[in-house]
Amino acid sequence: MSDGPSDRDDDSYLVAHRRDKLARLRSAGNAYPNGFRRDTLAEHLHGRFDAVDATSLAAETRVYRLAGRLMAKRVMGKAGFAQLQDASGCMQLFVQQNAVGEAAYEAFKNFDVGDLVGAVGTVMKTKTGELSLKLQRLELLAKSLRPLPEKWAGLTDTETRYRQRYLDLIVNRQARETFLIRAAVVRFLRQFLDSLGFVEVETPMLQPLPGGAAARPFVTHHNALDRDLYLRIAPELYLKRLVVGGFERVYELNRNFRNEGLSSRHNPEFTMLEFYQAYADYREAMELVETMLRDCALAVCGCTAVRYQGANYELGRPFRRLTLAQAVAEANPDLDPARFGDRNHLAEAARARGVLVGREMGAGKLLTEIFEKTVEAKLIEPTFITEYPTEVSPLARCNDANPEVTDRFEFFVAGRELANGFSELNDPDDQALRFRRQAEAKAAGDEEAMVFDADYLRALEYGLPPTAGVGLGIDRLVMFLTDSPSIRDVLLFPAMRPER
RNA sequence: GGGCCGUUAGCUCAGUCGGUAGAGCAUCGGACUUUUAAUCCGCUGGUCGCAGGUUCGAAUCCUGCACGGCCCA
Repeated sequence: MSDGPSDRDDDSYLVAHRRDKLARLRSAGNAYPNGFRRDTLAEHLHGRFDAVDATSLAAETRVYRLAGRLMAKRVMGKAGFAQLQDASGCMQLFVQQNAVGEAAYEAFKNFDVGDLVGAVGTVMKTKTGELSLKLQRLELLAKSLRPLPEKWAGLTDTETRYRQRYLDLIVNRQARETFLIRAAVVRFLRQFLDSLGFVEVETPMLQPLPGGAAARPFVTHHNALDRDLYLRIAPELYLKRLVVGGFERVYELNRNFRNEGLSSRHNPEFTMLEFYQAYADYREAMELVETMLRDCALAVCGCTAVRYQGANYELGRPFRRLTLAQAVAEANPDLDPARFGDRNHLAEAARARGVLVGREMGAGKLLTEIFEKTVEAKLIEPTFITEYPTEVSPLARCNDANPEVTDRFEFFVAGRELANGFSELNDPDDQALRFRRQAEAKAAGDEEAMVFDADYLRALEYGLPPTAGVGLGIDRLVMFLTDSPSIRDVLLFPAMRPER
């Protein structure tokens, strides 16, 4: 950690007390032993014995070994209770002086909440019926020098939760569950695509040309080659090269980097799933996304009904579909849909809605701006928006009936874009034309415009099969499935400004 | 980038009109062999985010900055 607090700058009296204890441990032997082995987990014991009555438990003579963090300590003279937390859950420990011995009991009294301990004993039930481990032995495995947040109020300060995620994970069950669900989502998506014959690949994160999306890249430098490289903003162009190469179903699930601001929906590095399927179009891709999201919710949450920030969502029904133009017309009744190709009309409407209209913006770009301004946040129910203007879709295939729009969709839920997909543009001459238009936009000042990628064109010239592709934002999907209001809640270590 | 809100003990939070810095939990000492927010008794613990300014006097008012949150771009 480069931006952490300076060395030992905040030793309080609380830390000092614990350091004294550590010093005594050191003089008595190895203060950080690594010899203790557990043979079970808290949840295993609960699963096995919670339903067993106290008298039957009293006959259980098997000795179990647990290890974990001490989360509570209640000492009453010559006996005490403690709470041990391991990766699976919690188990109460019952410590009696005459069972563990006087020396071990004294040591126990000196343990602090937060210490890592090993506990050996038999199962029992207390008089209130709580399953506990009646200890024969208790040993310290690692001393905790800093006090944990208070047991009742816990840790709520968002800044500390993000900067010291380990603390958040120790004390906030919700945080732990969020990241377990995240892992389950990723696991599900891989299984889902694998089962359909998709091949997972890894393509460059350091790219000579940043391509595949409209975004500003991070720039870095390769010393040996003495050239700048770009952290990828998307893997798209590489994945389509692989489709050219015969990987007809291919996906990558990994990090992208975009040099943009931080917000509750944006982190400079974020995780994207991109998958490509040859001999399919965007409509089939939509079907696949529908199935994928429904099955994902089912696998991860157990049902297709999702509660997010106080509202209910149903992923079990087919998602609403409408074109971008329809959506704009619906949300802007004062606009004339018949004039959606009229740049002047749209420029005026865009300006009236606070859009900074640039000279290089055509009708398609302006319509999209108006869409983003007036529609996106209102797309609450799961919705596919289709027919994005060709002008804003330089990698998507034109619609056969109307070349002004592309065979493209974006998926929205809870007012947020979760996925983007289209029938891939596989006509190399059309792609060359689109790249040139992007280069013109870049020259005119659009910093997010794409760069001309000659090698990608060369690949297209060998022949890209008709293909559909989709990008799915994993962080936003996990936000949705874990009822998390901020992207920072689903990133273990979100980007933060340096501390102090 | 702009607006609003926040930053006080390890944690969660009070702090009135500008007049010696408070609580709960945790810590520390003592009692206690079925507690579970254990209980009881006693004691600790502070660079009030940072830097200036106003004032006899600033946690409090003003300015700037840092970090965080929400909203907007």
